Amino acid sequence: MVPKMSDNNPKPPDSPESDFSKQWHSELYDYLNLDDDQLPCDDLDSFVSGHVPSHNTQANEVGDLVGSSTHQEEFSISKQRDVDEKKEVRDRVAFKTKSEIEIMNDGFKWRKYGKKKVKNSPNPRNYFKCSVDGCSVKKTVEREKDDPRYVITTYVGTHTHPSNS
DNA sequence: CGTATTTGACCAGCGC
DNA sequence: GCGCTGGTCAAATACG
Repeated sequence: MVPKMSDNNPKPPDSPESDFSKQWHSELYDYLNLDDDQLPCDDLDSFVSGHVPSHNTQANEVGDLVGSSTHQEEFSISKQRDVDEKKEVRDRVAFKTKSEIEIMNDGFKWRKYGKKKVKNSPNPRNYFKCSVDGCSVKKTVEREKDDPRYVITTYVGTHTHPSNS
């Protein structure tokens, strides 16, 4: 179908940090709020959001940050090294959710394109792409190594369409 | 029959 | 320069 949320939304494809980006984050935040009340998953134990330039530390950051959290919270991970900053070109948003299932209905349609066992965790990491044409958002889902009951979902990129798939 | 998922192989980047 | 790890692709398979 043709996703159109507003009749005055230009959403330039070459501006990943456009106004739509903020809306996309707002949708995520709204999703989190709804999740605690409507979504079938048990409950959110924590919420981690931030720009993570590195490609192998976000899991550690999450595990460390949520150690003292009991509800969804937002963290700005900015203690990355200066050598990593130059690689920051995409938005990465990580969620840690207490759920028995990894595939949660977040309003978008995802297509699984890979699975990999990572060294950082004994559990495999699943790779998903947004199946909407023109949207290149990806997400990775993996179980918390220390608490298999928790699922870490990391979104990479910004949706260029409304969540109403 | 069409679409989604699975799984192994391949490629690129980073660290040593 | 080599090895390791993470990420992506593509063919095969399963399911609706």
